[in-house]
Amino acid sequence: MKEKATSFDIAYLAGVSQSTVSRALRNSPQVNKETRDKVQAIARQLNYKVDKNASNLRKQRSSTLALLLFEDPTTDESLINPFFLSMLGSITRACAQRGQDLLVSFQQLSDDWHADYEDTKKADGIILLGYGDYEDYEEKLDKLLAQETHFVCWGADVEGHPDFTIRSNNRQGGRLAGEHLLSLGHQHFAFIGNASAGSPEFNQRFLGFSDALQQAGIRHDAIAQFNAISTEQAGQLAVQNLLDSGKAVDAIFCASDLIAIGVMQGIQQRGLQVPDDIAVMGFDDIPVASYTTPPLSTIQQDTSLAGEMLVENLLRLVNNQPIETNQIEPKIVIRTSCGTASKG
Amino acid sequence: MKEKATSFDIAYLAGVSQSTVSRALRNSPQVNKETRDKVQAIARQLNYKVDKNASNLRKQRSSTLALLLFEDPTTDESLINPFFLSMLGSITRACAQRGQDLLVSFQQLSDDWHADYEDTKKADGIILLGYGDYEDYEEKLDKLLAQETHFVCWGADVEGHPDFTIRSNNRQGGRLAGEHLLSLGHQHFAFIGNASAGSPEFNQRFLGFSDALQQAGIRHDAIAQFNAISTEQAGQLAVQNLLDSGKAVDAIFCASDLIAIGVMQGIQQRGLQVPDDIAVMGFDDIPVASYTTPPLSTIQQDTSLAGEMLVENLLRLVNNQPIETNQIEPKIVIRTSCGTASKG
DNA sequence: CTGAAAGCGCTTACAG
DNA sequence: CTGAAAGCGCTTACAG
Repeated sequence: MKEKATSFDIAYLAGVSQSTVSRALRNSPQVNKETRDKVQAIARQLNYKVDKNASNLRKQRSSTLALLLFEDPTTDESLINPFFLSMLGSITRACAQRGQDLLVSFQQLSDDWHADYEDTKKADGIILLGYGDYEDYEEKLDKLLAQETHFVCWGADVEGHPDFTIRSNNRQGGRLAGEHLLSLGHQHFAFIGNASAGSPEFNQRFLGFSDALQQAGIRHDAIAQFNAISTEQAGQLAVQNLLDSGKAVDAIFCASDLIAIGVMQGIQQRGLQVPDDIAVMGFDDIPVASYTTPPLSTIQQDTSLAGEMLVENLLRLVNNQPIETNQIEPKIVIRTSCGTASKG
Repeated sequence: MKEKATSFDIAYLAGVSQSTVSRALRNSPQVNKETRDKVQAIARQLNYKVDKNASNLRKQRSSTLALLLFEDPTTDESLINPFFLSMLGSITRACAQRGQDLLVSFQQLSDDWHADYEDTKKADGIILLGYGDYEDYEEKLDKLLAQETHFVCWGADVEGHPDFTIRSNNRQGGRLAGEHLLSLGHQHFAFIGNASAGSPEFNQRFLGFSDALQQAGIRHDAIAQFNAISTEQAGQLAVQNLLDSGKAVDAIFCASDLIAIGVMQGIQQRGLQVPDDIAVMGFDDIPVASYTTPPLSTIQQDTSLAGEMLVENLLRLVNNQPIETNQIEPKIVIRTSCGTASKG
């Protein structure tokens, strides 16, 4: 096996033309079954593999998708958000199932992050994943749109956003959290996480949370809110501020599990108990969530479905087909961080 | 920007030949600076990007590396070992730094897992990552070797293994764990993790552990050993067996953090305390390790360095250069799961 | 320093 | 059902 075999080698051995080899290899129905079998047998024997560069060049298609993970530059670059990691797993699987290769790249928001994947013909489309500040990257999305790049983006359901955004029903997730906390008898609530236009996903979660509490007669401005990006450190800091503020709190809904983990640590450092003194609820259901002390009750985003949907929809875009669904429904996962029995 | 510009378009606009455009774009020193600047300016203006399929086809090089993550089929397929996830992060970064693209794929051991990446010219080389049973995939490695595929593999330092294996000094890591546990005054030791030829990495850790204990006069066969693959469940099960066995134990060294987490849970379920009743030590230092209760003391493998080394060495292989180093040194990370003060 | 030409290995009209 | 031919968009000897 010194030199790699080409379709011409097979043609020669099979006594047919190279065109026929090409057709036979792709199981074209217009080639005689006998010829086809013969060609395929020889190909197997030669351990022949189609040269993707050549076929992509000719077809002007790469059967490759690019995944761009961009992270908030403020986070420690060695630590990737576990939620995205799960996504990566499911995206990889979804691609494999559809015969697509997956090019992966991490980018800081500051970089020329669309990275020319489609321009260079390395990928047919791009999947964008990131928890950056929405306002920062909106402009980049517009640019991609202007360039007619095929892409989908995991993100928030902000208005004016076209089909390319796939997301959780964050507002509904927030509602679920609020209802659960309410059902457990908690009365004084806080939300920890950014709640601005720059973080529409977090904001939606906050709004949903507020929806639920409103049903119970709790006004939106009665909910203490402290900003935090999606890191443990930010959560820890925010809860310290909350505790220092002297506000009465017995239940905190955190915009992400990472925040929730920091919040629980912050609470425990003050000598308070979770959930006895303060209940803590997360969002995402990252793998760590079940290992914390106490195990974290949280709102699960089905990353497996999300990955499928991202890949599926991107492929539709690439093929000029309409997109069908672009939202997944969150589910509550009850562990013990919010308490179990009803409180007085 | 209807049609993508080609080098011919630029040539036309610049009034030079297409060959010159190609050279200018790659900063060839043999083209006049003026010409070069002019060509590059036009290229930028046209938002021109080299078609990778064409250039790869011509160069017979892809500037792409493939990462194959193969997992033990017995593990839950939705959960990827966090250690590998960290590796993935550092490999991605290392590739980006060297201008390489990264194709990612997860495979079950059962699949035709080398997946023809190099055969199809999609990648110049392959990085193999996995915690499968070594004996199962040894044959596949041999096949790759026979096909003269360029690849490196994160794995064990078993004898007869050529350069393509990059690994931690697992034995040294085991020693570190043993010395630490000894220094804390523990006396009755157990090792939880597979200790057979199929898991050479775990086995090396066990051996190193045993080395250290031997220094203190503890015989190898005085160490209780229970098998476990690298999952929480396996760890939990194994420690139950250990506890049921009635053997005296006050310190357990686990072959991986995942196992250690399960072990701590198993211990706590019996109403025993970590580290007061039994100290627990892990291996890997995955992100969760600092979140467990108590935070896990463990042996850290520098995934950042490991990723670098994997990429660097693969590139050397691709370019027929000799490999320099293929081992990283582990480091102990002391948290609280082994106790802090010396025991009576 | 620049250009004309060949060719990387395919796929796909076109013709039969 | 099959073949001859063109061409995808580059890079790189070769010649000047």
